[in-house]
Amino acid sequence: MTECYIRVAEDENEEPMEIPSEEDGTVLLSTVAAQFPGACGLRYRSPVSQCMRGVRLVEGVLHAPEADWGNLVYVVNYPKDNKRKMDEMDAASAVKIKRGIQKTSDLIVLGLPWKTTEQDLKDYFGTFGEVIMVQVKRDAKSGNSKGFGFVRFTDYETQIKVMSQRHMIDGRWCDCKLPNSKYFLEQAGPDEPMRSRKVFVGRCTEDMTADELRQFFMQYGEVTDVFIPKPFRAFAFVTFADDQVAQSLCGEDLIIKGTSVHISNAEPKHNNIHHLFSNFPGRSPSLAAMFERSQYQFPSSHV
DNA sequence: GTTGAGCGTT
Repeated sequence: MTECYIRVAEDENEEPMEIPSEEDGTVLLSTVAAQFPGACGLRYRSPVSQCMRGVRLVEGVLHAPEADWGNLVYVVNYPKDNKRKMDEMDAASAVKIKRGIQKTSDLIVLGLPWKTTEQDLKDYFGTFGEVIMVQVKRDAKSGNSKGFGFVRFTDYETQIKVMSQRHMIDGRWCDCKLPNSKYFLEQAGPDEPMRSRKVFVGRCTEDMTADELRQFFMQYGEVTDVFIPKPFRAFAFVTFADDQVAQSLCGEDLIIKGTSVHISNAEPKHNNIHHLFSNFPGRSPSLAAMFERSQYQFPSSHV
């Protein structure tokens, strides 16, 4: 497939605008958003079913529904459709709902034999349910396993099952637990006071560009800034137009280019941690200590 | 080329 123009409109009855595809026939969401600011996807009316159909979107790249885009008019999707419903509830309820869906998170796998590979993990954990990510942590220099890794499942039920038992992997008993990073802030409670529009993206890889991060996070809402520290420090900051979008992502593990990144609250720039937490009586003082500890791990003067 | 509680960079 070669470069072409596809017809896109705000509404089925509006006059369409032609926007260019890439050389491989895909269309970048950013190209759509350049003409339709805030767009988060495309849909079209299927000539067969007469129903509206969504266009496949993978990490900021829109894929033609058939061999090519054809002569159809594609209609722009906006996150506002969801936001209207979101407006009726506060961030606290949003968090509850998010938890109600029971999203999966990465699990740390402790006690792996030195010889165990990612393929071994995939084979083993695949017997419990669909696996979407496995990692064996290795010494960068020697390539030797550090004896632990991570796994992520599609279904929360699978995650629960896996966490509830010990695992015999290549001749050793291993444990699967929620990693410690999960205990930072996102477990503080449903009334999380931080309502920043900016999120901290941990565990970034060096090959992730600001543009790619923007492409990726656009699916959740309008992105107003992406900051990547130089030299490479394995994290980034992403700022959204809407704080509710930012907050809804906090605590999640998202997979970008096959790598699991961790989203958490961005810390205020000129932080006075104890002042921040003092506004919320009843909260454990240890929370500020945890906050400081994480800050020590990721020293940052940004925000 | 070793090891065995932990906590995720290339």
